[in-house]
Amino acid sequence: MPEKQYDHNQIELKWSERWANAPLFQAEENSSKPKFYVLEMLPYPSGTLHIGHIRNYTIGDALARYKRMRGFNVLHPMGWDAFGLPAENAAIANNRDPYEWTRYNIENMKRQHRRMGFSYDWSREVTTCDPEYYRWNQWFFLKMLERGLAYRKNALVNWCTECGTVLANEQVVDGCCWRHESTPVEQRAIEQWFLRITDYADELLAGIKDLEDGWPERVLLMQRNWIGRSEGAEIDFHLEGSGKPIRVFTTRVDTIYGATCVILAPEHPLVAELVSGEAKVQVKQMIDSRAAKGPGDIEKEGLFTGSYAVNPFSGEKLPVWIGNFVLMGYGTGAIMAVPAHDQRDFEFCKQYNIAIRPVVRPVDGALAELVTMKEAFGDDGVVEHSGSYSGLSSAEARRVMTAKAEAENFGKAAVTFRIKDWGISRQRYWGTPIPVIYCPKCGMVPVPESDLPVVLPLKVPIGGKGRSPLENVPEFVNIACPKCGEPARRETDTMDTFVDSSWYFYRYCDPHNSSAPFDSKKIAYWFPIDQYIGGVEHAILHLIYSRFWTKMMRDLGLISNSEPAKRLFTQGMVIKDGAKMSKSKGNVVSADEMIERFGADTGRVFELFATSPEREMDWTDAGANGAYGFISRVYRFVTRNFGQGGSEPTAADKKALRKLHQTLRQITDDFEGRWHFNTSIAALMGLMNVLTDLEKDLSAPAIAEILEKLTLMLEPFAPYLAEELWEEQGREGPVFGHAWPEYDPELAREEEAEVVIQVNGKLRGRINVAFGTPRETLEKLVLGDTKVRPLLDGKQVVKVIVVQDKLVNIVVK
RNA sequence: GCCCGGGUGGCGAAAUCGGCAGACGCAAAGGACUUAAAAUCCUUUUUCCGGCAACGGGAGUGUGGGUUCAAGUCCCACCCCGGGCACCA
Repeated sequence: MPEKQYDHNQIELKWSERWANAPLFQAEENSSKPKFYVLEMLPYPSGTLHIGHIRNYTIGDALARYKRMRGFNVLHPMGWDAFGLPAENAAIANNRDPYEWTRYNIENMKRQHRRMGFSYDWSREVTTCDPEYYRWNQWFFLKMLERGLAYRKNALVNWCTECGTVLANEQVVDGCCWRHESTPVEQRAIEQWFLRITDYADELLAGIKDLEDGWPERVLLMQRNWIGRSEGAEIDFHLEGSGKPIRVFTTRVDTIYGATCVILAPEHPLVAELVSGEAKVQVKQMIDSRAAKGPGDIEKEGLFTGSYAVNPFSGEKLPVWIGNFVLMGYGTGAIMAVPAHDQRDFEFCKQYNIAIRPVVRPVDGALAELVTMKEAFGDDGVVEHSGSYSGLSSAEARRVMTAKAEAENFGKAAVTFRIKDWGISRQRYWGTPIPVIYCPKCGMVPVPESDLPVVLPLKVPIGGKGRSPLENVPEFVNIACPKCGEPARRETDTMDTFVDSSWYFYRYCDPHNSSAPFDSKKIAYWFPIDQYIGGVEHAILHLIYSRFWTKMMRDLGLISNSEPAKRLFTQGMVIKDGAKMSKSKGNVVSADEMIERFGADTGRVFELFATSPEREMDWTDAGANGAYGFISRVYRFVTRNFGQGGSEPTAADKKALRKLHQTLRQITDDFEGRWHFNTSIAALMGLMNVLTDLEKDLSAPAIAEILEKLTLMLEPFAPYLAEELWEEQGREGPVFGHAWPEYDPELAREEEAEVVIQVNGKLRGRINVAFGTPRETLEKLVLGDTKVRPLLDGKQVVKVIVVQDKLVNIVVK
């Protein structure tokens, strides 16, 4: 056949039209095949896909296609994280309805997904702003409300003035909003809905162990730190006079004889009782200045209350201070300061001339000398100057002292977590309405299950900040109380959109169920997700909420798995010409632009080839050109060689088939192992180099085998090209319906082993020998080699190291 | 400050178990084809020294040390870059 020129648009448009409305890639419902659930994080429908999204989906799609060819029943779905602020902001900026805006974006992005050739089962598409989806958010909320897992309280919350709404702790980055990196988060006291994720803190932490094989270590580490479990004790210091207890949390009871003051957080409830007049103003200033500065660069500031509290162990009177570095939100909001053994306390006490008293010495050293002390000694050691506890190890002292506090009822062992309950109220429009009603008579009343969904009204005027736009929709707000029938008001806050994404992947298993979020039997078949793929930026937001939601649903009896995903892969970011892509820099490469210039196949191949999937990838047009060159070389090679060659086997056949099977082995190993698809593509390029050298001398049967297997190998990476070449060869399609070819280890093996000769570790030559040549023979061969002998002249051979089939190293003196 | 990653040609990178450093690609230079250009194909391309040349020799994976017959790979110390956490008691 004559060689054809590669035209990406012609080929790709032809196949996308043929595929357009065909029910392809649908997961089977009752299959005898083993299942495989591969999932990429669903996108926010911002309007257009760019090459960063495409990397994520390309990795997942390669895997999905490979697994199908390997005989798995593959579930590979896609959906839309369609609630959220940008829709609302676009509504304000462009006077467009959030619903219309979102719908339009989804249609456009779906078109781009299809054009990229991603093999999704579109019959399972999930859109989170669809009432048939978010009604189940509301349903879960009611279940949690019943069980006390959802509750309302007035709390200090993170407020972003730019978003005009509350943020969860997870959404605060460096003291600023995660969306508005230069907008400091304010603290405001507001009535809020919370989900009791802290009930699961211990389990979320313990469950990390089961994820160690399949999740990246750093994600698990970030989650561990975020949960922040610490074991210690709570101890009461009683105020002199009133006798009121000040409860402190400490991980180091063993240092309690070294405590020299008690410090309260400025927001601590006792502060109001202990200070008055001028001092009250100072405390207020302390709170405000901390809020204004944000974390990191705060100088320690303190104020003596004039009161004293009694150390329950030593009986000593300690001054009670207020300190800006003590956090109301952690532990009990009060600490005992042990300056000799805690660096923060050390700094504070130095600053205010409070006593410093070392009571723990290193196991093999002496107690610190006050005069030379430059910093606190924070390690465990041996306790001294501590009454009857002196001489005990820190660990032993903690145990005994905690027991005493418990026995005498002035304290107890305690565990504190850094993670807080998940605040889900948002004073915004474009989200799931929280299904509760406030009745003047009955108080807070949950919306009855039968009244779900509480539908978010459309065509709502948006604008103004600080109150939910729903407040301005009387037909939404005003409602009869479901209990007493009297006029009542609906909750106007909506849910954090991380609620939507906490369980969407369950809905994919049963997307059209109208009587339940899903059928448990279907979940039992598909779950856990075999491979989840997404960006590392979700390590503690989405991925911790999802784990919580899974455990909550398990406890509702809906599912039996405790973790959502067996394996997680976090792909690296895509940058452009060495810089992060951003709208302001104008260097965002859209999918459409990329497809027009290079085609979907080239885009996919280049994104995989440039580097390994977990690393940051730099998109350059020059690099994409290289991938384009490869795709066209393959196309031309196949079209000009199809049907060529004589009937007799040739020497070239052997070489070409060996390379073919070596390539197949490489790619199979990459899929089964490290996912280093950059080496898969490199191997395919290497194969093409060998084939173009040998093509004139190949026989017809060899060409047929090569073209067939080459096409099958291309399928996960360049599906359009593979399909086109399959058709060119007159084979029955589609390619993705065929089995992945097995490599033949015999054919893949090199004929001879090349053995490297070293003298004192330096490369001096190489010889070819039969595989498995005995060590003794090798040694003799090498020592007799004409190149080697002169190098040994006048030297003494000390040792000869032989690594069979690989290397001989002669050590001489 | 603490905890993770990472540092290899002009560039993106490879080297999976301690055994030939730089596969594969980009860019560059030279050549073929062409009236010319594009496209395509061929050759060279870590660096220094010697040679007209095939070739030979030395150095080389952030820096310094160590283990080993052998180190990009293992150990110790340090430097730089990226990310996470950061008054969490």
